[in-house]
Amino acid sequence: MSDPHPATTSTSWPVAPGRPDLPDFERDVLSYWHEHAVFEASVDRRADGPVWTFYEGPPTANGKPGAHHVESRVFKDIFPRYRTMKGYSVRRKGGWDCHGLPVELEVEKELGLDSKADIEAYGIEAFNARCRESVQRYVSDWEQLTERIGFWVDTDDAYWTMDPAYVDSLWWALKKLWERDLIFEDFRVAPYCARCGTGLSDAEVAQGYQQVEDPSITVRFPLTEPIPGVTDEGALADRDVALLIWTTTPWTLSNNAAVAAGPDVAYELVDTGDELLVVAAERREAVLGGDVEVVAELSAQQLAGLHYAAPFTFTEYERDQRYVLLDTYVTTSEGTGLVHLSPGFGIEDHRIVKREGFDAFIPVDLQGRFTHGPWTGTFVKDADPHIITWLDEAGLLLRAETYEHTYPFCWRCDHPLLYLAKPSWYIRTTEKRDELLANNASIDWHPEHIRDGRFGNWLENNVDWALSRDRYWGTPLPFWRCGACDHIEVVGSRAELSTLTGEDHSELDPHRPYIDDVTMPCQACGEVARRIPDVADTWFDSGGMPYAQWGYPHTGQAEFERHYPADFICEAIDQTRGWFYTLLAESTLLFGDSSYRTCVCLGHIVDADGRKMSKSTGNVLDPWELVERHGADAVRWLMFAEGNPWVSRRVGHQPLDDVVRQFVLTLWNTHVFFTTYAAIDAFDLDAPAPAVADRPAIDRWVLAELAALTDTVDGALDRYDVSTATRSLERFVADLSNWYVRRTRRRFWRSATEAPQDKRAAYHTLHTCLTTLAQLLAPFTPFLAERLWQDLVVTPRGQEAQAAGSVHLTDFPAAADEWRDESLRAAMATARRVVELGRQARNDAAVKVRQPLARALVSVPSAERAGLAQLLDGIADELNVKAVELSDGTGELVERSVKPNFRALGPAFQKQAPQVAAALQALTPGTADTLAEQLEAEGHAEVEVDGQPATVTSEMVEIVERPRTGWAVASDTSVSFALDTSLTRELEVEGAARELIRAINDQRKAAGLELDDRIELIVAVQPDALDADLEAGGHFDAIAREVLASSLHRAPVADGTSVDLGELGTALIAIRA
RNA sequence: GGGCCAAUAGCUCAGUCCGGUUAGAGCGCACCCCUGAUAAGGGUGAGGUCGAAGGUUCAAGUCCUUCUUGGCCCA
Repeated sequence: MSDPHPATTSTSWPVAPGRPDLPDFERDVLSYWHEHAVFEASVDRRADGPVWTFYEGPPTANGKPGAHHVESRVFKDIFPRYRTMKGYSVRRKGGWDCHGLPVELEVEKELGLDSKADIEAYGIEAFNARCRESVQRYVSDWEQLTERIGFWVDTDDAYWTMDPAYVDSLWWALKKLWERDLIFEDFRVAPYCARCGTGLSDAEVAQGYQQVEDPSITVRFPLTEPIPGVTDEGALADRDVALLIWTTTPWTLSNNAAVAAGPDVAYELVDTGDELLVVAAERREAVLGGDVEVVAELSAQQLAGLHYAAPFTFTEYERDQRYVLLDTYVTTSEGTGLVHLSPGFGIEDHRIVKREGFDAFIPVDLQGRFTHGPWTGTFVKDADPHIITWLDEAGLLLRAETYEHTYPFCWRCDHPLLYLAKPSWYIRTTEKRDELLANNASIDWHPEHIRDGRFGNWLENNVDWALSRDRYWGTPLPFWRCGACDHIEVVGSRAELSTLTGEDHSELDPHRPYIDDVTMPCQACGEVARRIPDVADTWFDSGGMPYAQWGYPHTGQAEFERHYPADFICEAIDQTRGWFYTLLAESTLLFGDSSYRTCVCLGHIVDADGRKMSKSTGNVLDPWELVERHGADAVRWLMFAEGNPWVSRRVGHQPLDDVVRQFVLTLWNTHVFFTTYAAIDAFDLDAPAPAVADRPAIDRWVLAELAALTDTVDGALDRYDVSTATRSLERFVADLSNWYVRRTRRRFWRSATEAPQDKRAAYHTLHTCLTTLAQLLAPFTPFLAERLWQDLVVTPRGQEAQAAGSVHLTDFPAAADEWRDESLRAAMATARRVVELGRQARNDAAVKVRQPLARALVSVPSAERAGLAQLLDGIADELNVKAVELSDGTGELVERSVKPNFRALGPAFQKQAPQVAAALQALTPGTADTLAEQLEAEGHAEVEVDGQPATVTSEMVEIVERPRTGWAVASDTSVSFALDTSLTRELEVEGAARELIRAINDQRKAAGLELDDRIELIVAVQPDALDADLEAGGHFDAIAREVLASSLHRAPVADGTSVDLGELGTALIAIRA
């Protein structure tokens, strides 16, 4: 990497800038990767490793990538990077979803087309050419962002679903399914977008539900014959009777074919005073109110077969229909309990009508416009108000209201969908439902509940896959139908097409319109067979990528076998009904198993306030802006660290600033600290490192933490658990900076001759931490990790010295056994707690940390004493106390009490446990002391509970000590810190010296001096007594050493800065470079 | 109407699988301290009926039941 900040003080250690321009150095890293082909090298060096397969769920290249695409792409990146570092061979084949309505719509917009007629007038050939161009144009946007965010995927090797070879594969699959009788054509009612002119699959419909208000009308259907035994005689004989029908789609009344009643529903004949109406008993009140008289109770069977007058008769049915029939699908949860049946416009309607063998008359064309009646040419939903008026004028309308419910809209063009019967092609997935469920059970879902919850339920309710689309830019269905005998020939490749037609089509662009012109002689009768015009649901394309990306089986058989199934896929959670389903469906039907083993589902991206990002809210974030302002690593880290992958993530500038400040810069500053001193000292990386066991406790501690971190991150990534990994990394980086460096900086600062071995230990320890961190972070923040590795390994060692040229060419780190030390980790945790209490005690006593104090006393549970002993010096230093003593628990200075340990006490005493605990806590100090001694000596002791003796063991209680010194004390449940705050003249003078050092260093800093610049120091201290005491205590020498003063003059100075030394006096200081 | 998920400090989230007695972190706020790596760091404080109610248990944020609210998905 070209280093924009060349080293000035050392030839081998680069100087890292204190205020880095993160996006800028990321761009440097990108050029380095590019120049040295690091991505390719990372894959190549694992060529012989075990295969670990990732499938790229192809993004649809119909628009620019957004923030949510960055999310899925970084998750797709982290696990392959991790596996590669773990030694696996991970091929990163990219992919682009090229076909489909989204692309067509984009082009329609560009060209100002608004219907299929417009497209056909424009010409399918030209239209599809524009679709192809549009895809290529957007793919280039995608490629740029993909590279910038560090997603290592091979876009040169990407599969394109529009490639002829890809289409060939899909044809093979369709032929296989046809041969297995899993594809069929049927006349079914299906959701249909009249604007797009095509049916939609269940998965597509699911994406477009909206809350809307629709008309809700109740209509009279007058009976044309009396109800036997009720209105054919007696008082009611001359009255007109009407059935009451309720619908939210008035336009469907246009082809009413029958009325359904529920066989078990109770009906009533009701007299409103004006007329007789039939309605379900349960619905009477809701529909007609209380002001009516029930004149007869009717069973559904009594109604069955009665004929009525339908409101519209655009056609006369030849068969006998328009009468009441029975079906169990009728409920009384809403409406009137009498359901009007509209063949061709409702799924249930169609089923019943088909069962009865009725004629289906469909007065609507494929644009959703009436072809019959007064509203001919009007879109059916637009005709609703006119129909309602007409019904009213005809005296058929009982009531017209509105009804709020969810109604499906086209997920792409936002037009309301119609349910319409038309011939379509289906894949018989319902026949393989049990296999789908079984294969689903084998998938490792993240989160787990997807398997039995969302996805499992979806599979349970599986319906046949609506495969065909009446569109243009898609994989043409390779079905040729004979004009004479209707024989269907399914073609498995262009090669096969050549054979069947006797013409060479091996180089044919398999898209429309070219493929539409290819005819063949019927294999059954020899007449001309033509391709059906439909194209495939584009989800079939993406679901076929496991085989089609290789052109399997026509080409790429070895690659397919090597890379099937995927070990890992990852997409947003909405793909449960999209790609996750189509992948599973195709692999189940074709190969009998699931094409993926692990699936990570991602939540959606929301703005910083938790709102969905949408153009109308104006809160859409441009991913480029995020990356160029905060850096790709910050964006990546936010994605990984903010909650669990599957919960929605809040993204915005504020959270990204937080990531940079808290995580990136904290680590960066530690790195700057290391390289700065390494440069000053010309630290030699190859100088022998002291054995870990010989290093100071603080070094052994941080290495023990590093070992634990390494284990945690490795294990978490292995389980696809990024949030555990990021949490522990954040914690370690904070500990490294705020505790390790804080506690050890003097070891770097003091002169090299003073304690060379100790200094080397510090350098090696920090170097190990930073380089290991770089490796652990490589899958998460590949840029930062690379920069650290370059600065800490590649640049100092030089490329020639066998340093891996990139952190991404190293093995994922493993903790060295010699680093591990659990008891030291525990002891340090206690020590840090002690320090907290010490600060608290100082705070409470209002004694500044800069003021040295003579002594303090620490009490910890006896089990922790030994571990803490080695850390007392550090505690003393941190708290600026001359001597910190560890209470041995036996002296006069402590008072003991016992704290019950419920984890042991509970099981032993069960219901009595609370009483035992209370008895223990109530012990007087003297008794507690005796008990403690007894426990320590014998391991058990007796305590009186409700007059009865109870035996407690040392596991059941914790002995807590508190100092009784009269000093400033701070305690928590088990640790106490007592601070002797009495001051001597000596201590005060030393405090003044520290005050002076700080003030002088402030001056150095203000003067912009380098860390190792020498100065002349001029000091004048008042009164003379203080000056004399400072001199006598040797403090002036210490000050000079500390602030790198090559000379110190004690003289008044005119332009000096005044330093307030409190009651002791004042000083005037000045420095000269 | 059904399914799934969630509800913990002003905000964002850990902790819940595997129950253990002062419930944590970050951000924000107030006061104080520390600082020659740091855009930092530390201490204290305000701020929690761990959504509600029942239950199981010696012991419930954690397990069970019901409910409420919100989100996503289905119908």
